[in-house]
Amino acid sequence: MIKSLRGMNDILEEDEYKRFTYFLKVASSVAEKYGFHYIETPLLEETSLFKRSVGESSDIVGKEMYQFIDKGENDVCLRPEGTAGVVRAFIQKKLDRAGGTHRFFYYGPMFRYERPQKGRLREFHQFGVESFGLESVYEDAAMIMMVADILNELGIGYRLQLNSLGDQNCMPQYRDNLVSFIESVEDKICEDCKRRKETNPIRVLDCKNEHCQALYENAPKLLNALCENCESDFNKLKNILDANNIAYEIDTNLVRGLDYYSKTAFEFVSDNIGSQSAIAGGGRYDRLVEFLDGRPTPAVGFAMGIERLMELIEMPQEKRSGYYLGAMDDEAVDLIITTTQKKRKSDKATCEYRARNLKAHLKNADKANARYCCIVGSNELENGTIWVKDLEEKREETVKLEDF
RNA sequence: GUGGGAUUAGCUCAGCUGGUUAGAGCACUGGUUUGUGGUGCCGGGGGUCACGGGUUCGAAUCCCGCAUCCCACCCCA
Repeated sequence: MIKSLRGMNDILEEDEYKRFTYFLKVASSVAEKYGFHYIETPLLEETSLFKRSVGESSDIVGKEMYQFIDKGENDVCLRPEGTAGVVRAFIQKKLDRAGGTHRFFYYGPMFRYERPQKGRLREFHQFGVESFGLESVYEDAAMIMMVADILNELGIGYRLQLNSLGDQNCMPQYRDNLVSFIESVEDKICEDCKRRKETNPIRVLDCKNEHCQALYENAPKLLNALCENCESDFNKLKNILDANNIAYEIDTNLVRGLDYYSKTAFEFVSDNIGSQSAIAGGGRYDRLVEFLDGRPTPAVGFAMGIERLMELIEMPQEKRSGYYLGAMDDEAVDLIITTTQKKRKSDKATCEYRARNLKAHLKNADKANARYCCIVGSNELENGTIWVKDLEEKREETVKLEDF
């Protein structure tokens, strides 16, 4: 038997596809309310796109990409995340030169060659939005409120963690200070932290090792090192969230794993899905457009992991809907087929191809979750009528076929 | 990539220290004296016990390997 590849799942069970499509419906409609419109970009992109955006020091690019040389000798890879492709499209269409505000949302599969576990797949689905052209921190707040709206509508509880990563005025200096600090305690920290010092020094701050944590208590704090602009925007953001009743926790150790983030960084986490607890994450990336050869354009966005959210969604109660048609005599089957076909012009309608007794039809209609069970037996066939039972209200009537 | 656990019917699982044709519940399917479902009763189909080796008179059961899933690390959505 041929099986799907490791960490790549089918979404076909009733419980799964209903949650999946329901999520997309809710998330898309919220995004549209915020003025975003749909964008679709290719799953396959030039590898250098991700090297230059996500960053070569990140694990995503460093060891998790599905990368290969295609038949035209191009170095390509399956997208590991969604932002880079949208930014590429934005620049390619010269929207950076057009000016103004551009807001997009997308959803689709992402690929990372990781060891699968709960909430972590090799092919997984993200829903994300990207906003270009606004440096106002109000847009950052709108992003966060949009995620909150989606999660609230889906009945998903969350904690919001917030941080500011600074910009090119304050971050590099902070990073230098932090590296100096780490070097001062380097002989006492764990091997992972030594490695992090080289690749992504800020990551040492959320090391799980208690011994390291004790040492880092005296480490310089990023939030204390913000420049004036970053600090005032961060304060403004907190005020907006307060005013809109969005609860948050400041997490000075929150670091986004993708290199392109600056200033606002946020993560929505759930305590109910195991160790892969991040259900949405995002932030500002004001430098990314110019890193990818576009005109400097401020931007902010987020992405949500659909599989991680699926089991948390509170599905609305399903109501009976549509028609089930059945015949009790072989002679009536043809009539049932054409009647069903007519009904389908305006309603959901299914039918049974075999003549069955009434009890069997009612069972089938119930199983199909139909609202109406409609039967033609010998009596009805003779009189040109159809028997209709409302399974919800438990009412039944016999109507003329032309009035059905 | 590193450690630990699991893998028996479509699903959830039972199967004691190795011993005849491998079980249950749910699901599916058929019937149930006159045309009434979700909630009665009786029947039926469905498993090379993940896969490959080994030990043994005999393996779902013990040993080795491998794959996948799960948990943790790591990383992130």
